[in-house]
Amino acid sequence: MEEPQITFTYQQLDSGEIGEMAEMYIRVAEEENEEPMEIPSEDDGTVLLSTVAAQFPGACGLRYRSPVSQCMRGVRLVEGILHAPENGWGNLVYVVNYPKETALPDNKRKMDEIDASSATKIKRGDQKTSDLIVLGLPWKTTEQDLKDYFSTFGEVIMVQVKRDVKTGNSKGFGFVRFGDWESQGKVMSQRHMIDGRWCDCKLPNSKQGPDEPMRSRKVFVGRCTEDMSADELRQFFMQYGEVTDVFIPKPFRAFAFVTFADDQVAASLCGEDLIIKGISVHISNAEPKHNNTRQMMERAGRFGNGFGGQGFGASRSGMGGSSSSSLGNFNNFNLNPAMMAAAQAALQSSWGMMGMLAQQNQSGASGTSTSGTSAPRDQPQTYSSGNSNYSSSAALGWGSGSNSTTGGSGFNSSFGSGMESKSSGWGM
DNA sequence: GTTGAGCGTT
Repeated sequence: MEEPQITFTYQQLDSGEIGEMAEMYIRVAEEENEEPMEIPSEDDGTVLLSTVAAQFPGACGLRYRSPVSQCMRGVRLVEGILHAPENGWGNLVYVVNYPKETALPDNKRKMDEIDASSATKIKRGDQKTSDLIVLGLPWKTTEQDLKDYFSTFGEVIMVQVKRDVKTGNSKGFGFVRFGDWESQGKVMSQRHMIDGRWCDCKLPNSKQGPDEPMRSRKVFVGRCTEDMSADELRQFFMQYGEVTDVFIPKPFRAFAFVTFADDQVAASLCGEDLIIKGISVHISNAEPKHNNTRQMMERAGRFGNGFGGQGFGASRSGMGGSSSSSLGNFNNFNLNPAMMAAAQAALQSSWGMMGMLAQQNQSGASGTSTSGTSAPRDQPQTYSSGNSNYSSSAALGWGSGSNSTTGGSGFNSSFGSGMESKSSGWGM
């Protein structure tokens, strides 16, 4: 990590000189007086915002103090590319811009100041580390490999590779836990090349708080073209705020999902038509993925239903906690146990309440599986970079616990295997 | 061609 003291002087570009701009480094720091880090430029003399963000996660731009005016000036940023000031980058120190204070994970700088000035470091609840799921591991990767790899980010206090109990074969994912929150944040903010495959580290679903649909950090990007890479989308959307995830379905389907660190950024873009690479894309809010219990209930509630005439999801946060049993809420809806069992089965299936309601009214809707084609794992992976979701919210809706419903009610017998989805849970 | 993979026998 420690570079020797650099005596090298920065290549100043003669005006008029074209081409042949060798790679050079610009100096970047989080604060004006902090020790700068050298960041490489591109061959054409520009600097990619993503290069900056790789060292300063969450960065959305650069500024510098003009030697002439003594004022801070912004660096021109166009579609993720930072352009040198008129006279080249020189050897000024460029200061990182962040979307805004609140978009920083946990108000990073403020915490640092507090930490520095207080003798006792109080660990805030949201600074505790948690296990991260590591997705996309090569079959051959061992726990030792994981530990070796992740130790470069910080103290690793746990690694696991999940294996088939019978065969001992890796399932292609694992878990890692860091000793400190900073390492965890860094690891979640980027992708990882592990034994030759790109892997993503995310908060596992079990740790993911339910996200209020109205406050989703994820947007749907419609009318994408095939040549828009995940990287380019990330570069582009970075200008609005920290991007924590980009998802492009494969095969190509002309849409993508972009997740921001800040739900307000996501909200502000909804409804917009943005121009990316000359193409107008349409931003709208991301529909929740199927199989979040609460989300399903909300949808079922919106849809209207025959249970007591009240709609399940009448209140956004109301289905959570207070009742003694997780099923207690249903007492309000005149449900008999069989119906409750059926409801639970429905909530586990990708058809959810809707499916159940359909079943209720007409006996035999054919159960086309909604689960997509599972891509063979040796295809090139879809790009989906690390996500950092620090949202903390408490109550899971009812039903996250008991999920076995194999009783013989008229309802649940119709939830066959074809409709089952065991895909992820929380987490837009 | 406008709604997404994969999630932990503790």
